[in-house]
Amino acid sequence: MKKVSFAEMRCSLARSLEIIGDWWSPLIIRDIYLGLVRFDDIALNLGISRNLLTLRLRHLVEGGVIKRTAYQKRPVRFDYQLTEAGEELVPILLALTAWGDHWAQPEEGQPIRFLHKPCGCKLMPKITCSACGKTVAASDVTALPGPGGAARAGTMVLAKRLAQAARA
Amino acid sequence: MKKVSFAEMRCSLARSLEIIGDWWSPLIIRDIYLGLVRFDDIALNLGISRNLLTLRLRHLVEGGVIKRTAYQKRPVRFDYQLTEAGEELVPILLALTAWGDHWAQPEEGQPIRFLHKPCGCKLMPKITCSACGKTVAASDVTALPGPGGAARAGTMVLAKRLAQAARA
DNA sequence: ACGTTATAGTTCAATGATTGAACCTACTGC
DNA sequence: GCAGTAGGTTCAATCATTGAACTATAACGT
Repeated sequence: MKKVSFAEMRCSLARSLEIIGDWWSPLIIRDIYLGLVRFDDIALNLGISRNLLTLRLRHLVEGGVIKRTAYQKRPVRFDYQLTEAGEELVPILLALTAWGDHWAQPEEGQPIRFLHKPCGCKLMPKITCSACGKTVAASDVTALPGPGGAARAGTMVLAKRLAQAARA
Repeated sequence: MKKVSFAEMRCSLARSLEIIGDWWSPLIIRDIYLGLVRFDDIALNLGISRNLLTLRLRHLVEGGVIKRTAYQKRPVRFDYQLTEAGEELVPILLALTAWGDHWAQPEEGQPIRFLHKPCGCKLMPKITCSACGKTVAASDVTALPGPGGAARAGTMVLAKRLAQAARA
């Protein structure tokens, strides 16, 4: 998959990336979410190498994001579905898609429009704080050292800096 | 950077990933956001190869996510800061971090806690619809073919399926 | 004047991941 | 009994990533 693993990092972002952080995984998850649940469909839609798709699907299954189930016997055929963890990833991918619409839009316009069924509007995802309900901006957030922050790769320098800043 | 480029795909998610979709970029962006703005600090904190860090920083600058500025002359020294596009990416990374906290938590506990300053609470980011304000779940969203959806890699099979579904 | 330290990189060989194409296996439908 | 479908494997060639050593510029201490 890669040479360096993020799994050992004491960092939740790194651990998320360990599961879905490679080039193809987010697109695979999106495809499955949108109903492209079969091997050949995904391979054709994305143009990904079939052996790599095998590896990625297996990794996502191990990561608990998707599950592989037989949709028929004789001959046995499998498809892929999102798990609960995978479904909770979807809004994040939608937010990233919206970011791409805004900052890296293709000239031809968006290829897919997303509708929010409860209100019937074009979906414009915002990230909000579940406590106060306000939109979260980068400048509204402060980072503090947490219980697991220590001198390991991933947050080595960072943990020290945050501790310094917290004292000051 | 990789063998296949996502830049040509008519897909906003793929275009986002083209900019920030490789292994290290999200962590680099987080580090810069948290105040680790200098080359050596980032290299040490993440344990990334220095030549690769050079490539990634350059790519992120070209993608408009960060900017490189001289913070002193004699000797000329540079640091990195988020652009507006980069800052809008931060809440998405925080949401991904929260996902990791929930679904892939390290045993030691979180290394970093995030506080939402306006309300003073531990930040629990949610993705909401900006039209109705409700939390967005995967099942609340429908995908429809958009103006730019056509037979190119990335949405080939998908565009066809969505068009079929829309007719039905 | 001299060596040490700091910062932001570059260069290079070795190793590992990704690609694309061809192949495999079990079964169906004609 | 032969083409077609589905979900993969296998393999060589190519490309990306790693890790370590090196460079350049300048301040600082003695």
